[in-house]
Amino acid sequence: MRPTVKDVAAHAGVSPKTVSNVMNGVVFVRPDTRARVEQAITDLEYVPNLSARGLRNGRSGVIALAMPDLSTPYSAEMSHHFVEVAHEQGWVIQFEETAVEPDRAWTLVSRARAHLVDGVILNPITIEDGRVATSAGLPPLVMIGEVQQTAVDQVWVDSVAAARDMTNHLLSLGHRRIGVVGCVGPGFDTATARLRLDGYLEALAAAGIPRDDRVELTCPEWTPRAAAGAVGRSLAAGPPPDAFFCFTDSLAIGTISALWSAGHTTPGDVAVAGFDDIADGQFATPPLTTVSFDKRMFAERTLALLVARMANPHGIPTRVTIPHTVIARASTATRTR
Amino acid sequence: MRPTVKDVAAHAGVSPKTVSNVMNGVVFVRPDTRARVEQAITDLEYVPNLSARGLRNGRSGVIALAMPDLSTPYSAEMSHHFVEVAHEQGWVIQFEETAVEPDRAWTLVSRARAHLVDGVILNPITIEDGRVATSAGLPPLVMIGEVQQTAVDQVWVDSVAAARDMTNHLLSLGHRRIGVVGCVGPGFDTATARLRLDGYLEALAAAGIPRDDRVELTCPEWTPRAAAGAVGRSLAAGPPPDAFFCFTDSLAIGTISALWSAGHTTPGDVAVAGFDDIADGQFATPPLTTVSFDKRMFAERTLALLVARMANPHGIPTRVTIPHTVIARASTATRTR
DNA sequence: CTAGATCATTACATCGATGTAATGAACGCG
DNA sequence: CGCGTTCATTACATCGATGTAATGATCTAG
Repeated sequence: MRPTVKDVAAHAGVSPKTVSNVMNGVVFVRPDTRARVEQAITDLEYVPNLSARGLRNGRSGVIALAMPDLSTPYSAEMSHHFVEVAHEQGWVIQFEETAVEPDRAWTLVSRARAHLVDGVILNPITIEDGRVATSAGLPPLVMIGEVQQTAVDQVWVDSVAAARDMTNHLLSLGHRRIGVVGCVGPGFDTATARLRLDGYLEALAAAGIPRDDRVELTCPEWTPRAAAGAVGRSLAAGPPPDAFFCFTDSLAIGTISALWSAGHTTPGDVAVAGFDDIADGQFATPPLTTVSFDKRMFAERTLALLVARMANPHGIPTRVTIPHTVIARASTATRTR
Repeated sequence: MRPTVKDVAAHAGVSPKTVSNVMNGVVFVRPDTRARVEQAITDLEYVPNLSARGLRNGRSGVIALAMPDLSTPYSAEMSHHFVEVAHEQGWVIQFEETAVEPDRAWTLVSRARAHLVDGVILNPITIEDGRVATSAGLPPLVMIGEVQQTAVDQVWVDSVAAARDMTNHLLSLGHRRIGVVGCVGPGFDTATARLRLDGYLEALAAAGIPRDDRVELTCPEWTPRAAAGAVGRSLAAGPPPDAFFCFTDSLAIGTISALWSAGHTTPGDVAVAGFDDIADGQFATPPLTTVSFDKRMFAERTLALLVARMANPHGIPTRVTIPHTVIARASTATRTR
């Protein structure tokens, strides 16, 4: 049987509460008593029962992280940083995926307290996921990514600005006919896709280039497979544009793959740029030009916001913007023809 | 304030225990009483407190998943399946990363019960991680991947056979000088790397090809970056072999990248094969030949083993082998020159 | 119409850690 | 030397759900 405070107390010749006092360090305990208790803890290999502690003080030390699909490189890298940063601060991350069922995000948040979690970090996909914020009685919650409303704490990268920057980068390399991959369409509608398209359109407008919706490719989901499908069909229908700005690196990988299959080289025939700066993008062939941001900082700021929210449930919601940069690699190059 | 069984009981005009009986369904409850209780639960939006339940019956419903590094595509895909399968069966997955600190795996397992987890799924990296099994008083534990000892339940893919199969595949395509990427070296020693090398050597021996350790490339870690570094140095030292068998797809991606940087084409100049069948491998340029296995099945079998272990802590340890297949894609092709 | 059996429901104790209020020991000062 | 104060330590109650044993209600049979 696993030892409890009681056993430790008996072993050290003190009361259970003194053991608790030693562990939590709020009340002063005489050095020799403290030493005896600590010795007993080591001797018995005592580990506190978090269920009991959680029941008593209403805290579990667990944070739920809800991502659409953990298997995508972007979610995986973000999750990695969340797990690390949380660990350093004594929190533990519990995982939930939201992409599988339409209402998963909603049920997760509303039932959060049942799952022993003190707070939730939610990466919404569909625009309607924003509604989670309208109901009262929520657990402490921080949303990451583009969210349409201001009732909840939020951490994001400025997608409009970043998409504008990337489009300008492609324009500066001499590309004129620039396609985008990952637009909203039937059955796929995300705030992120809309904002990135906005940024792209702003840059085109500023450069005096007319919009051409034949090169605005829709994808049912943000995966290499979907991008490869969309780009493949587009290539079958007509000549490729000078460049593709893909709304994520995963889409860019699928795009390069489709171009390669159709006999086009990158960046020679068609330049390709992504977004997110996933680790493998650097080792794609060719290495991906992308929008980068500090994912570690993203996780840190998010966790800080969540911890603040847990401490003060009624504080004013904050939006934190993480800075981004365009990283130029070999997948885009100066247009020579 | 959040409602408790007590509130529900009062609202339904019954005792707390009856509410509990309705929820757990072990004892018979009269239909009309049951209906009243269920109505009360809905009315009050009652959600049971898992801390209290966990304290009472010693179960939390949480399983810890310990992977070396969640940000790698392989870990991410595996984790995805674990989260999904667990969710379907009413379990929740809590994450831990073990690659960061040397002893993380060990402390995690020994302190598992403190973290409210009913069981642990551990993917050990270093060979010494096997020692976790030697100590008594462990939580229910299943190890995934290659483990050197038999005291613990285990799920794996037969790395020796798979590596032999892949090497034979490369031989059948006409390749003779076959390099491997991802071998153990100073500071990097995993059972997986050893077993895959064994399988490779067996196939070479069977084909009567002498071993050449100049093409056995060591990597400090299994990342594209490490592979690119190792392969880059190797290319600088001499002509490339006919093919590279990389011990993971991530290594293969780095290998292709390094070949590309050095001006070699794949599979034209050098064929490249991987292991794991990660999603992005299919969209690498060229698409990766790899060893594939059913990751969903892997997760299901692992969870089943863990659940059985939780029910019967003293049962005889089992080893489950998940079948594998070689998937031929464009990154390997018949040698013509 | 009542004793006895059946079965739904209840009161109470329990899981382990910790806040609260009370206890007791040690110390300083007149 | 004794009283008052400080401060470590203790006893007890509590968090919410649930197992146990007892209670009470309902029904059947004589």
